[in-house]
Amino acid sequence: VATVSRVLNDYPDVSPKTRRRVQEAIRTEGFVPDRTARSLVTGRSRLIAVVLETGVGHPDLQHPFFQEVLVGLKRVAGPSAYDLLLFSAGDVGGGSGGHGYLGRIRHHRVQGVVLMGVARDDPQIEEVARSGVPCMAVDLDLAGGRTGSVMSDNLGGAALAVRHLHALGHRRIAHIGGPTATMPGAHRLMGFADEIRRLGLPHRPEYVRRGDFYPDSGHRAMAELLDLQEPPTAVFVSADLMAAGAIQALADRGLRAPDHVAVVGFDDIHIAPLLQPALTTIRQDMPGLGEAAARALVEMIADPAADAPAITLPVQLIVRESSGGRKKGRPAEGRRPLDRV
Amino acid sequence: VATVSRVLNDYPDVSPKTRRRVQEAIRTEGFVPDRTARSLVTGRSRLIAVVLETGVGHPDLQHPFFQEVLVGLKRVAGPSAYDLLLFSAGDVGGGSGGHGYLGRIRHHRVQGVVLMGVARDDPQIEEVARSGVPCMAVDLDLAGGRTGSVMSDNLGGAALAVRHLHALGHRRIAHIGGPTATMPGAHRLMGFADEIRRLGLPHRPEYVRRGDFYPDSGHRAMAELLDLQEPPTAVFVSADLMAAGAIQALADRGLRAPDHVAVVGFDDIHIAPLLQPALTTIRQDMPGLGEAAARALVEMIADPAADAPAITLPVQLIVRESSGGRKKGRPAEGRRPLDRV
DNA sequence: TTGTAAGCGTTATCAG
DNA sequence: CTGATAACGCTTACAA
Repeated sequence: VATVSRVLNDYPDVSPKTRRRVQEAIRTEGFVPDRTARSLVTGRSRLIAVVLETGVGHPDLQHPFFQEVLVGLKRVAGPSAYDLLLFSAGDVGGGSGGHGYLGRIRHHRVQGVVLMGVARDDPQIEEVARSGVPCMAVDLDLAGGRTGSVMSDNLGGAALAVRHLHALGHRRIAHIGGPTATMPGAHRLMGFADEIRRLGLPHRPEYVRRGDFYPDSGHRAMAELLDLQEPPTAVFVSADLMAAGAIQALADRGLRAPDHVAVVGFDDIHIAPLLQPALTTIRQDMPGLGEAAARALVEMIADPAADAPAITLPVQLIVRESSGGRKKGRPAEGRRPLDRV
Repeated sequence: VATVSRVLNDYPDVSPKTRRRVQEAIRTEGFVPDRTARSLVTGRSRLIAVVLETGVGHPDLQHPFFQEVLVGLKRVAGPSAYDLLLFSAGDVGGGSGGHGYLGRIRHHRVQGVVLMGVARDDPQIEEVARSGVPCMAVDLDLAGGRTGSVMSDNLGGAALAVRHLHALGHRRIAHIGGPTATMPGAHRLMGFADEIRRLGLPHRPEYVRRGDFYPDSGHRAMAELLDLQEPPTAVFVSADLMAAGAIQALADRGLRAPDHVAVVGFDDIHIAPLLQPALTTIRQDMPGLGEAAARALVEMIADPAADAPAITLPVQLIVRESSGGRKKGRPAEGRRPLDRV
């Protein structure tokens, strides 16, 4: 039994002959080592937990962003021999262990944690971040010895969007933002405001609206902007989904982007090029965020001395039709190739 | 130690006084029971595995459908005290246990498995389906003692779409389908063909195109249809994402749904009402599929005698603009409320 | 190079 | 009702 273990773990001190015999036996018997027993003795579970609130009021997994990040996580975790443990909502009393996130993390002997779609001041999350278990927060500026973060260059992206609109001649530029309680919401607003100032444009509070990253809020916000005495000629919207809602609000009044109001989104979700008009947006590398988070975790797990990185990924302006920055009718370009998946 | 275990598992044979003392100690010590040790002895892991190929050639998690199903799974698994184990791609040698899916299932002592986005003739999947571990396949007609399935009424949905178009006066109705190797692809095509026949319309092979459920293929297929000598006046598209591509193909030629070609999709993904024109579609209850699968698994796990159900969920025609079945300009209706999440 | 034996943290089976 | 004690299937000294 000890020898089998040695073969399984590729220890050197096994004679080639025995090794073969053991491997043969494993094959014919269809033996599968039991992770449960193994991790009981080693303390390692090869599990990375993904904490992601899904539920009423937190429809986060619903947002394409999280889905894409998950793809990236999976892509890196697998080859590193980790599996992903998706925690169901934290509030559920019956949840595994009947505890909060930290309890469940210990319960499963989780070795690394990805935090997303959660509030940064949630006491449960703070507890996890301080627990000493390697953590990577996505779009959340948690920090600490073993807690790092990944996010896109939201400030830079917002500036990019504003400069693009400014370069096209717009001077009345508005912003539809996300919740300022979230990092992306706050940073994109900040980037917008900074760039407006830098360009010497007046600060107009009525040009700043707040949504929730989902379509309906974009629709509402755009309607409010259109109702202003002096509506903006361009809008930087903090998420493509909200931009889609905003464009719909225009259509409701018989208006159209970019002819009446130029629109720039953020994310570059898959359907962005399929909207009418095709959406100009700031592309962030969503799977890349997931990959970076997973890589950082794998590294932190391997090296207990490694401290947690704070990673910022670059973004990119993708010019399509909704901003008026490109002529209509070359729809093939700017469409993301499918095999990118 | 035995008494603590009894308290933890709510055994009756503990004096109230001792019980309180133990609970108090658990609290002050911050004790968390170790699942690993527990499942070593009980054989139960409280883990449901989700097998979902994500990778080049299988960009499935990428499709909104799977994301929504996952939401449903999470919603039911959590309260039943199960956590979800997301398997990373199967081909990876380094994966947990270094084995195929079944190996990893045993490795983690997984108690139930959700199969989706996989090929039904994948030998690995067949192995899992025959293993005796409770399985539920989503959109896959696997069956067997412990293997059941959930899917939407794809046949009925397709018929619904065709009847809707027929009722609007269309006689030249085409179909852009998904891969016939997939259950939804095959059934929606079948439903289409059957209904065409039932209505006494001629069978025109050139009116049946095949895509891959993603936008580009819809775009290509629509372009081909438009190039026909006698193009169709209406198209039933097997997925909203493809329908979005198809609508784009129309726009490329200065055409528009429903004026030139009426379009009906399938799925009712979140952005369906935000497309221009808002997409008429067959709504399937995607989170509902996940919930049903999870519920079935929980039940099968609890009762070893229970056999696996084959569940079909109803679908619903959602009339918006792209089919011409409704007047434009009432955009508020047909939009899915956000709190449905 | 191989086998033996002591845990890992639970639950389940016994006596007390 | 409660406390020992033997598994559970593995890894890891330590002996042989």
